[in-house]
Amino acid sequence: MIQDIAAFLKEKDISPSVQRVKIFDYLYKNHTHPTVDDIYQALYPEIQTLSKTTVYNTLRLFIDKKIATMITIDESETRYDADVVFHGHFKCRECEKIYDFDIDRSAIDLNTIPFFQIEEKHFYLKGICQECNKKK
Amino acid sequence: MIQDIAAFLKEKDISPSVQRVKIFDYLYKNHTHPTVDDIYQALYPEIQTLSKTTVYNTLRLFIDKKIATMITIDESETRYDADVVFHGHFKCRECEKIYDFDIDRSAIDLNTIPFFQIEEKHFYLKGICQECNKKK
DNA sequence: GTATCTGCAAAACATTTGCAATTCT
DNA sequence: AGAATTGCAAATGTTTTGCAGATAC
Repeated sequence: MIQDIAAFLKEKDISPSVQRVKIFDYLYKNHTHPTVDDIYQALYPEIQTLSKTTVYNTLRLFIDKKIATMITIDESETRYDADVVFHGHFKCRECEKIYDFDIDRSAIDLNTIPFFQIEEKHFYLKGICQECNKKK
Repeated sequence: MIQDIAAFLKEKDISPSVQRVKIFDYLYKNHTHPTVDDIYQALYPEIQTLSKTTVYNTLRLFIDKKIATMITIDESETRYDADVVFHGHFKCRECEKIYDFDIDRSAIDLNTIPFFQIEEKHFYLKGICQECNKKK
């Protein structure tokens, strides 16, 4: 649990500008896997001068510094996550929400995949979530 | 192993136009996870009147009919695969190639993920492949 | 001859780039 | 002042859409 976001960014060699702190704060506290536009819309009321370019720049920086990851579960828009520990994502095709779920480390045995140096792992599911299933 | 692609498409309720047969043939025989542009470039010499719109339309149809899947491992371009049996993908960040690998059905236990009706599963890895690793 | 399928041209988006203005130290 | 950061405007690239012409049954 990160207490002081500005201090956390400094530790990671990122100078904590207002924009960067607010963007990381938003990502870290809302586990909604937002798009660039989601982040922009959410923060615009607070930072009226914010531009999407800055959101793009900042997210790229976070990914470089390994404090955020890209989620390519969507074809059209990239989504972002401040949770860098490997976990699965489930996207409901009805409500479009993306849920997280834990993956038991023993459940995926990567030793059966030889010859590669693995740097990233992504596991995505798509379907209908329990809530949407009930409604029908 | 599909022998007659036109007949296969008919079985799936797809009228086998020249374009559709060639696009499926290409996808089925080249396991390269091509982009729309890859497919277009590959088939243009054979079908000089081909348009990218047709490639887009056709791939959407194949996905509807569940004879192809979308691979969203890339942020910028969507890739396609005629292999609809669940398997993993590995993308090398050096040579950009995408490799397939089998996943032992017992290696991923989806019973530990409750409450969802799962329709699609995707497992992607990124890193450096053996070939590129050797070169350095 | 009517449905379907194709493909051009334009539109619609998401993302990147160049650069000038702003901010921070 | 000097370096880093921000943000506007334009460019780029992928995908979608509208529609007219071509093709198939």
